Amino acid sequence: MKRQDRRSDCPISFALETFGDTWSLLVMRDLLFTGKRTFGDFLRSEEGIATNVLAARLRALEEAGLIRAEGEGRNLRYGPTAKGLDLLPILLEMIAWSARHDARSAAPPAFVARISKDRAALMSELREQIAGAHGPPAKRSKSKK
Amino acid sequence: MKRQDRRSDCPISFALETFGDTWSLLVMRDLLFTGKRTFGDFLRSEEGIATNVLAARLRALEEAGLIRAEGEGRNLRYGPTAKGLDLLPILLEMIAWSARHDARSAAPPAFVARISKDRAALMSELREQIAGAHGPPAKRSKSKK
DNA sequence: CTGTATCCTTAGGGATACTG
DNA sequence: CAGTATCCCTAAGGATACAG
Repeated sequence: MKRQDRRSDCPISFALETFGDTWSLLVMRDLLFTGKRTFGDFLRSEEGIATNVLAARLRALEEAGLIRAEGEGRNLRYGPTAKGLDLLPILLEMIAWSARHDARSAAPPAFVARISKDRAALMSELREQIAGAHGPPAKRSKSKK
Repeated sequence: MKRQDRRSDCPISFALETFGDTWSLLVMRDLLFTGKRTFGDFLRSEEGIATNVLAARLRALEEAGLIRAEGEGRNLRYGPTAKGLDLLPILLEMIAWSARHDARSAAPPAFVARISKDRAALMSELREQIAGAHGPPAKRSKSKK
């Protein structure tokens, strides 16, 4: 979609056109919840994305202004922009929804509870945690996926 | 996806597999925000969905337990189930995100403001409004898309 | 009006080999 | 490790004609 052939000015439609594909939100999840920062990190995610697909996705996310690359060569690291960070509420609601409607959901109940009952504090904790994700690759922290 | 070849137990992934395609959330939007209830209503939406695609989507949404069909023949009407109604918070956050990051967003500012500042009341208003959507087809109410 | 039935096209995605 | 480069393939989506 070439940015000018939008289907409509509907905000839902815009959101879908920006990150409504198979992989974007999974990469953002890795970025926002699991502290993953490198190409290899994303590649090793449970769902198994192909290298070319991942590369394409990272490029698209960067063009959309959701992520930013820093460093170069083997030191390249990806991080969320403010715009990408703003996806947090959407992702949280998706987690809450799945926790409620999917028996197999892997979301920690305590975490899920906080989404509705302790929203503000949870959000700032997460933002802090994300900002501090600068250790060596594959840092797991006590993230929840 | 045949319900058993899930990519993972990640809640984000589950959500995407359930309604992460091009059309599902747009149909749910019509259902939850604009009071549309009939095949023709959805068909006339701004984005222009094809009849076969719409039919397939409605079937999938029904299988996923997000919508329910009532009546028969020309009197057929679709409505959200509780599970579908629960998508409301996700859609609201998507609206808020687009309002913030898309200059062309058509979301009414007053509505957007309420998403963060008057969430509870907004939600129950919407739920009421949705429950009451039983007039003749193409009822527009004072919805926002 | 509410869909089915076809046909066709294409973007998105998978597998794999390879490179600096 | 961080990607490119290919090749291939299929599910998803468009267009349109038709049916109860």
